[in-house]
Amino acid sequence: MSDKVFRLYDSLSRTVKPLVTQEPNHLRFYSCGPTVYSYAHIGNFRSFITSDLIVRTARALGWKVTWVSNITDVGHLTQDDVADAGGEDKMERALRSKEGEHFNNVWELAEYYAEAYRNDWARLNLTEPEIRPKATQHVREQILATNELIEKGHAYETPTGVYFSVESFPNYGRLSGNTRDNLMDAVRDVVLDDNKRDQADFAVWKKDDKHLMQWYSPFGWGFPGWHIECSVMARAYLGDTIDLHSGGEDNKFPHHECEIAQSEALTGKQFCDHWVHTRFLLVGGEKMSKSKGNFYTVRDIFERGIEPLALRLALMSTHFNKELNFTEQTLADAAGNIQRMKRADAAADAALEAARLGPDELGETLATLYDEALDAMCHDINTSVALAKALEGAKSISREADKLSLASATSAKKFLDQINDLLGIVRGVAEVPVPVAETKVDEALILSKIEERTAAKKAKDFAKADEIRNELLAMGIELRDTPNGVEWSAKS
RNA sequence: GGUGCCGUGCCCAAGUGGCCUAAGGGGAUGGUCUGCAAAACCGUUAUUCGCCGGUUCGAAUCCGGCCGGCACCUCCA
Repeated sequence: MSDKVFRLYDSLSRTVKPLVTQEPNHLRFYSCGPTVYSYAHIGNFRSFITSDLIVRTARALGWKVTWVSNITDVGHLTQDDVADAGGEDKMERALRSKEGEHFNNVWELAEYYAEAYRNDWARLNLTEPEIRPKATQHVREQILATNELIEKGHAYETPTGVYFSVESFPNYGRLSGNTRDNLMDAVRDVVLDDNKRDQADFAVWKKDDKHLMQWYSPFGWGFPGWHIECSVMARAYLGDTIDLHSGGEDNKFPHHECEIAQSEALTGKQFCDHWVHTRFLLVGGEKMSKSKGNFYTVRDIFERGIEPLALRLALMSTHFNKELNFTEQTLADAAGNIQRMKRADAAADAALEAARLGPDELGETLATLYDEALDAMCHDINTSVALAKALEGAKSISREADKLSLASATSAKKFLDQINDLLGIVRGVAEVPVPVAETKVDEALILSKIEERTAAKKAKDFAKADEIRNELLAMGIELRDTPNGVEWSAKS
């Protein structure tokens, strides 16, 4: 068990403070997952990777972690804002869209995108949460919670649904600054709904017997509000009070603000004392949005033949509480760094096999570097420094690549294993098939050309050798003469 | 109206008042290797941290003011 202190920026107190757990060395952690109405985009995963890194750091400290990350498959509305839970359900809208035509019903659509999400998750090498609950699996608890809120005087029924009374919860607005009064002053137009006692009140249950996903409740047919699902699932798996809660910055309001209000109104206890919100990702200096045409799903990037770990590294290259401007350069830099890590790993493997005699010349240096990397992670998930340490270690391994003793190689391997556990940037998990970029190369032709060139080189006909090399280059094939023979790869 | 973030070399980016004459990556540029390349590896690359004041023995780091950029409270993590 490490005696290091794990410090994390908390958006509730707006300070960096130690992450304390109720039960020593056991972190109870809830992070908001996606609404599965489409493929996850790279911004979604930046936020998930923050959670992943927190979990990895906690485990590296020897903590036990119970991580719950939900999947929202009902109730997340297109205009789930302060004025009212308005708009339509995202799942329903998705079914009506062009992509939605592939599905027989909204349930199939949800399952398809949930599966795609888990697949992206694995490729990006995120650790698996202990529990991945779905909102639709917990509707009964949501109904019970709704009832309980009414009984306790925190919610009331109207002809359109059940609403949470913001006035009944004085702490409302503590997280986001959007107190009831501030909301009233908001510049945004407020949609008036005469059914609500107060325009700041938000929906806990929506009455709707036309909805594609509906359940029977004491309030008739309908479906649960978006916020109540997380209140209920966090409580079901982690108890009344949890240690840490995370999500994207847009979750802060209204989602998390409402979640706190509901949970604390239900239990009378503090819901969560430590909140982490990952800031948005910009693409080309602008907010990523479908309308601007700079919107990328994780799959879009993979389909270009980009190494998934490179995307992972690119997404974790900047602190979570700072916007990340995602560019081609970010991705290219990350890809280069992943190569460095992999080269060091390959060098260590080779040296392990060669089993050369000699002292361990790396052990001490690498142990220090790992310790510094872990320190960096404990200092508010400082990925930049942790990565720098990882690369420094990789460098010192690669530097001696061909001379590493068995003892050094063993130390090198240990370091790379530790770094991989902490940052997940050395080896991907089980090879998830990745779509190959459309190189469509004629391998036989290339090999014969290479052979031809090798013969020319042997005959010292370098002009011809160079000619063949240029010919291949024009085809997009790059050659490298290495001690182990000629290597080739598609030029990126 | 509310809530936050950021301005550090050509680019990305760390920096927890003194070990900062400021990590790390990219690029550029020398070199080793190579028939030449490529790749790899080894060097070099900010007396300076948006601007102006202040606190301090000492500030990129704290305080105040100014200038500039951005985000959330719409779709969206």
